Amino acid sequence: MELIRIYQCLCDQTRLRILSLLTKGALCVCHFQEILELPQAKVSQHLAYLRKHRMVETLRKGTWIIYNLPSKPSRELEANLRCLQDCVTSDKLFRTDLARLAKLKKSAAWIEEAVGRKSCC
Amino acid sequence: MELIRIYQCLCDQTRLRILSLLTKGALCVCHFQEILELPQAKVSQHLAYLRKHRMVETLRKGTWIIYNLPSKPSRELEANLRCLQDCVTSDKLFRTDLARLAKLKKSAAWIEEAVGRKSCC
DNA sequence: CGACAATATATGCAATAACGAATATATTGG
DNA sequence: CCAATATATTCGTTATTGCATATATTGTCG
Repeated sequence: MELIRIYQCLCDQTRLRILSLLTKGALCVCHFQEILELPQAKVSQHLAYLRKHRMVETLRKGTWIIYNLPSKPSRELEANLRCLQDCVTSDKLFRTDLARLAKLKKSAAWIEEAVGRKSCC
Repeated sequence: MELIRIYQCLCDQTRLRILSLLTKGALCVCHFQEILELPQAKVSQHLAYLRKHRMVETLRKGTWIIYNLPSKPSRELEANLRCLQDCVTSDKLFRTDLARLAKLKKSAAWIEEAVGRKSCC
């Protein structure tokens, strides 16, 4: 059942944080590492989980890999992502993540213009 | 985190079915057994899980126990239950459950008037 | 090609979850 | 008190998850 797969992806804190960030746009792995302050393997494992469950799509740009939400989300997924976006506002951890993301986006050249640059983060 | 607890409750098919039914109103255990066609222990175990995670409240009426959604749900819970109610419409299993529930409600005297009766189901 | 950077995967382990079968508890009616 | 009914809990098993550590893969640049 589609719905179960969605909730299974949502029921872990790290994955929730990742998905919350992705609702603001595409990100590459190093961004997650930087914002979440988690070990590389842990981030990568959860991204793999999300990929396996078709909750994210990937795109390679040279040596780094960009993650994004599905371009054609199911009705259920769309509804739940909207719900998630609404819910995360009440939790400090998510707010901190999003604040860090905003800062990152402002201070650094961003993905869209990053193609051709050497490093992502 | 409140949100995680919610999603952990939602990520199992049996629990989803139970919660979907509860969005239509209070039910007692035997109703779940009848509608879901699952073994007593399984239903009871999942109800215990939901209770432990404060996703349901219980009320004893004589020999049977009535389950309901929290009377004062958090913002997150409310949002997710609304989302769930929206999502279940696209799945056959949930629709069957809800149809059975409607039939049950029509054919039998119902909980509200059931106080004082001998049997619930 | 070789070194390096970014990312992914493998492995082992502890914790948790799901389930069926059996057993326990609580309430009611006689 | 006893039997019956409704529901909960316990136990043993198997599967899954989350994590850390270590290792592998892939692409870039010199």
